Amino acid sequence: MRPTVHDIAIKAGVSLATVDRVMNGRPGVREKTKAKVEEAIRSLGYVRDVAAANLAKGRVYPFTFILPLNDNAFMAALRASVEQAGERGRIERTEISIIDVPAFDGDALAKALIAAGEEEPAGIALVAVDADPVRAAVGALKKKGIPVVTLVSDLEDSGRDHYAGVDNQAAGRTAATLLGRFIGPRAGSIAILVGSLSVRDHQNRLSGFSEGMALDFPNLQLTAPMEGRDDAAVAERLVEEALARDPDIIGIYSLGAGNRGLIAALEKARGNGREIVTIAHELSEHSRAALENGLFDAVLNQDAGHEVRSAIRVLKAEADGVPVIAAQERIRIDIFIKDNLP
Amino acid sequence: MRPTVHDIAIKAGVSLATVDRVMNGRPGVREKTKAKVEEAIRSLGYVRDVAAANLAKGRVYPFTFILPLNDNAFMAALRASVEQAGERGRIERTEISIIDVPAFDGDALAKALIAAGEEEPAGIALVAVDADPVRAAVGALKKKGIPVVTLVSDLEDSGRDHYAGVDNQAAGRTAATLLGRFIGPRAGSIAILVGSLSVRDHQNRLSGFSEGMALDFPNLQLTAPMEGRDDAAVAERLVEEALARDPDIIGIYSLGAGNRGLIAALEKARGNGREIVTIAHELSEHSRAALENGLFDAVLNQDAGHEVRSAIRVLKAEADGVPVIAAQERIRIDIFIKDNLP
DNA sequence: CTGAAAGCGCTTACAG
DNA sequence: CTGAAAGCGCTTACAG
Repeated sequence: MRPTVHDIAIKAGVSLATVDRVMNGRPGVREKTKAKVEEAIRSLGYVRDVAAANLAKGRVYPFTFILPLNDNAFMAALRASVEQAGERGRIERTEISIIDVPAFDGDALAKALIAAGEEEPAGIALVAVDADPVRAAVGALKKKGIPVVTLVSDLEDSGRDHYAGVDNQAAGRTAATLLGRFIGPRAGSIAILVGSLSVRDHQNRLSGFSEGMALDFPNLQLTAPMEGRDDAAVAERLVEEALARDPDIIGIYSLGAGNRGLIAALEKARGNGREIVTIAHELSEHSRAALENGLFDAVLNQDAGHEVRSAIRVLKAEADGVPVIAAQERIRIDIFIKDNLP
Repeated sequence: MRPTVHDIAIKAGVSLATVDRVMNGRPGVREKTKAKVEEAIRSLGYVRDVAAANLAKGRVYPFTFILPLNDNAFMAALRASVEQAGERGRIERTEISIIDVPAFDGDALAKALIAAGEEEPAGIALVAVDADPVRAAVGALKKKGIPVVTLVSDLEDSGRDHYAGVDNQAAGRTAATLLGRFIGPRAGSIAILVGSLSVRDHQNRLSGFSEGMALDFPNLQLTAPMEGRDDAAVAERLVEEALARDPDIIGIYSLGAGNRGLIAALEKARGNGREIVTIAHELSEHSRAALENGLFDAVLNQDAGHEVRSAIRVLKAEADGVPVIAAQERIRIDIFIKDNLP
């Protein structure tokens, strides 16, 4: 059998309590005693049973997730993942509460952050809006010693401990390469549909996309980005107008949400005999159907479940003061085409 | 606080032992008592703490992984994942041993399976070779009541409990779509490099690819598949010869291992001013470099770590006689291009 | 600075 | 058919 705290205590000639003190770096142990225990741990090749430790601790981690009240499939999936994590909380000793805020509203988010901090949770996760009041609120939380993780959309220079989301610059470049190669040698214009340029993730996707297109596909002209507010109705109208206005459009990159509206516009275009190479974000019931019927050519995706679980792991590590293995927390940019749908 | 077994015992007016019997479906409980306990569980919204249960059980699951002695990066990664899982074993109460067998050798694999079964492990995972002796050996294991999971490569009609790997037919179709669209309207030939047609995963990729190409890209002709035995030297020679023989080759699909050899051949071709659109499998140091320098256009990947962890979860579930949530165990086909490398 | 004892939520012989 | 008690590997007051 594997060595336990008992074995170490015996080998080192001390009590369980002392073993525990050394293992957890708690003060009040003579150097000499500490050395004995550490030697016993090493020589026995001891590895602590985290599950048993958690059980004994009985500690629970109250975490607060602040999520935008955004009516789109991705945010719904994200919310569902958080709720699911809450249900698993018993095992992982987490207690997760969700606070809703209006989407793309920096002031409301900042207020919610301050309020959440009052409760002194063990950690806070937020989908950031790129605004100074938010930065200030995060700074205040950090000053109180509360771990903060940004989720999906990051917030630079805010002092947040970690960002649980994809590299959106890279996502934009990925979209550029796929769109450019799928279109091939033809010349034409590309329409760009964003959600809002007030969030970092959309800004970054746009910049990565523009960069990639300029570099590799001089045959394709980018048109000015349209802001769809991640709203299906707005998106539909904007895309329809753009297609009507500009007959040169042969490709669309939709980097935000509101896929339903985009799909409706593409269907109408197809009805008029016009096929547009299209790349969108986030796999959902709708985007999956669009891939299957050829309205979308590729969908870039971030796994909401992974992001939420990563955020929780990091918050827990921060709360425990143990280091985070960054490489392990990297979130991948999934590419889906009609053939590799999960 | 959340309800525990104690709360249930009190509410139902029984002892802990009886609660445990009902919860775990063990015999020897009067129907009436059982009903009382179940009612208490329901009304209290009880969810068992699996970690505590495992701790109390003290049960360990001895699992055997049978892996091919194959000198390629993917198999190395798979092996590393299994070893890593073994190290985490303390927490998850698993004890994993690895048995090596020669690659692509059905008889050796069958023998290893029989031998592994003698040890009466709690479960066995194998990278299957499509051969009747293997099928028979798996059948014998199942007769002994040992859970069996195929890993990476499946074995139909063998009675295995589960397959932890990607849908390779879909992977082949994915490769076809990407290759065809990247090449565009040009006409030409496509070379196919397989590892061995004695393994199901390679068979399936080939069939999915052929199907996809035939359907969507009549401008592209497939040449006869070359068997590289997942060996870099063999692969290099085969590809070089094919390129020399057939000047019409404008694309390559490499569906097995041996990427180093393929890369060497492509480099030589590039030296001769010949650029070949190439899709390969499995992300490694080499394939990553090839994506970055444009020798590869896309790499399809299966996450070895996911597969191993899934296999273990399933084996454990089978050993415990609890159901597996199939959807949760689906392994994704990752698509990597130069821009979304992790 | 150190230790004896109780307890986290479960399971398992053992006894009846 | 049912229960009292000990124990899994750890942590935590409390006492000294």
